[in-house]
Amino acid sequence: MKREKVLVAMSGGVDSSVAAWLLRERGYDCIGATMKLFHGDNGSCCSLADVEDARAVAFKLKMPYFVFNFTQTFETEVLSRFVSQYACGATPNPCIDCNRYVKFDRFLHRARELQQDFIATGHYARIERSGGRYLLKKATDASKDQSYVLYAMTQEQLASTLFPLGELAKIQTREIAQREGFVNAKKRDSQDICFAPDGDYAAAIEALSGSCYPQGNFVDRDGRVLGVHKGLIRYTVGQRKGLGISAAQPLYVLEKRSADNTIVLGRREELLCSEFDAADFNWIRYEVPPPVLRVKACIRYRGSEQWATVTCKDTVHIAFDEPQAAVSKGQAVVLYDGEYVVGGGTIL
RNA sequence: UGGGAUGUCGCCAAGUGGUAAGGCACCAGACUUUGACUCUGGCAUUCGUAGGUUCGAAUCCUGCCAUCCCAG
Repeated sequence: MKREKVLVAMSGGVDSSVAAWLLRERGYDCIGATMKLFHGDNGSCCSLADVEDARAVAFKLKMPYFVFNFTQTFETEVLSRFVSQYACGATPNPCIDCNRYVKFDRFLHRARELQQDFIATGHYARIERSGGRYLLKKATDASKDQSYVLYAMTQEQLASTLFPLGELAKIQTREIAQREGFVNAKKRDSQDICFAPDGDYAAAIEALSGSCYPQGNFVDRDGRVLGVHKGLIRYTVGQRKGLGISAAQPLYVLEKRSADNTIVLGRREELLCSEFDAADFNWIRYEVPPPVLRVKACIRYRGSEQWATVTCKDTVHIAFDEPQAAVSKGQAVVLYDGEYVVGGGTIL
């Protein structure tokens, strides 16, 4: 019987390395590949060191290994979106765009060109076939679940993707890497935006856009000036740290006003919001969503799910049972029905 | 220039003779493939300053300095 072929996305980290190992164990015919996403070597992914780690693991697993230069795609689909979203006062999630346009689009196309049957990544999530549809499901290890950042996957992408780590606990992943003697067994989990050295995303935006985002005023709800901010892009709704303003209560960013370059500050209670609209929705559970549905909604990565009533019209309207703090424009809202991702979209 | 008031951490602020609360801000760590939130820890050997009283003072006394208010 012909062995199925898989192109495994290997970042050089433990997760994708173990994913590759698992697939080989299961009898797949694997090729490993690292995506080079941006120039320079300062970020926290696809550096030369990462490429070497991935290459070492692929070699150990006797897999052919490639590096794909996706810098152009990453720039137009992730970096430019990231910059323009921030420029208009939103708070984008670049990881979601990267998954959507690079990992599960460009990378998948490359896999097809290479006559591969599937692609695989080290994400903690599960794909299940049910009722003629491919469903996205949370990982068994709830503490590592990454279904949130995968909500934009299409049926075609889900049909062609394998998540070997979906049933694994993170500890097991580490154990396998250790036991197999992978060079990255003890490598630290990635964090922060991969293309922003030291996590300084604002500096990255300025470097990418060549623009300067001017200072402006912090004001309260009544318009009284509270202080001076260092440029709109350096703040996000719900932010408390870094404002540098002393008050009786902690102050949070309530609103970013690009029109007059001011940032409205207020108390935590004032951040509460009980309903909002979302657009650019991707439905996984349904071909055509019902007009109204009761689900749990998650408005940030690793955030808590909250009961909500969702109404689908031109845009999708989400109304929480209980008001939630800091609903941020540009972030994703992902809807869950138990373990399953119903769909998701971008908060307006 | 008279009269009054006040000076405690970057900001606000407890403390009125017994050896510097707390909040905000800030810093560090944890958490985290986004931004955030959150959590934990740190943060005045010193109370405008110079003397004095006292076993002992931020707390009492005196001078000086600074700020604010009211008169003029």
